[in-house]
Amino acid sequence: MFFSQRKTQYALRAIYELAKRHGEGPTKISEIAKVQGIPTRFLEVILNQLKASGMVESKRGFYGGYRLIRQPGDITIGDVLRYMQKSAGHSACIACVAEESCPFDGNCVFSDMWKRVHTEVYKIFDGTTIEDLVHHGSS
Amino acid sequence: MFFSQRKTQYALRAIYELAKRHGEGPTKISEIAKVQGIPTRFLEVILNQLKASGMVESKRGFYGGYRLIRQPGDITIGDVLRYMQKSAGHSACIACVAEESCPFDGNCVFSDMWKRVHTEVYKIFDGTTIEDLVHHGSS
DNA sequence: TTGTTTCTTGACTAATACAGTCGGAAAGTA
DNA sequence: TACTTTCCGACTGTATTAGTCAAGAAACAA
Repeated sequence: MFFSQRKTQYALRAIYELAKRHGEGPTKISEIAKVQGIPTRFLEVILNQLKASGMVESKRGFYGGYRLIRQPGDITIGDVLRYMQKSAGHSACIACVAEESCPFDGNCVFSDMWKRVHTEVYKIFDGTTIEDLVHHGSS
Repeated sequence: MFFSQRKTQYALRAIYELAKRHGEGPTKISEIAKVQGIPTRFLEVILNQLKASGMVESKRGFYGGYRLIRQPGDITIGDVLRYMQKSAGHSACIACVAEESCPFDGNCVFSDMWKRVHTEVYKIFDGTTIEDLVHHGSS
């Protein structure tokens, strides 16, 4: 529905990790991977993909790594989820695989409820910034 | 997260179809399959599984089929989702695959938000009955 | 009784999406 | 130069899910 993919989960955690180090120099992929228990080669792929979102930038070489280019308080969970799900497919409705395959023919009885769920969920996701998470607890 | 499995989607639509015919005699699997565009053999499996939930009952023979044994107004979307997801695995958190694999060690920074999302979503699911859907539109 | 219709059951196969890997190239630092 | 890091695209493996099949049991009709 909204995520549940490893890739998205790792993306969230990686960005969280970058936010913790915001203001410092770039953080290496290997460092994030280690702290968050994410397979390094896989994280390479993910962070690289995130660059196009404008949330992070990278630098190669010895002092290279990744850093946030937006303020942690300006990046919401919703931003990250939306971006990661855009590449993956997301289901348009709870009862249909895709809009085109809806047997209810444009008058889907589930769609109202589905929209309400979507709205409520993104109200929370868009109302929570990465900074909120950083200031939440330890880890 | 909450579903997005075909099986669950089909289950919802099958139950909706039964609700539309509530009060009449049993409805055949093949009938539901046809109307809702669900593979017949697959729907057999799904409805059979639903029997154990106490929402539907079946009858064999010429005048056989399935029928609801609870009132449509008494069955919520949440009931169906919970039942179908129980057999499948559901992720415990947005950022972790499973509680045990949480790198935040019991102090997960995502978990508060995740719980709020879960609460809001099921508030809607549990507040919507199958009857609500039947009285919603045509199809 | 016999035949037909329908559900029942469990095992089976097929597809596919996703997680994760690998090798080597490019870029930055010293 | 030597070294470290990201970059890129192709690749593999695997687990899950979708969906099928065949034989059998119950219910009913004639």
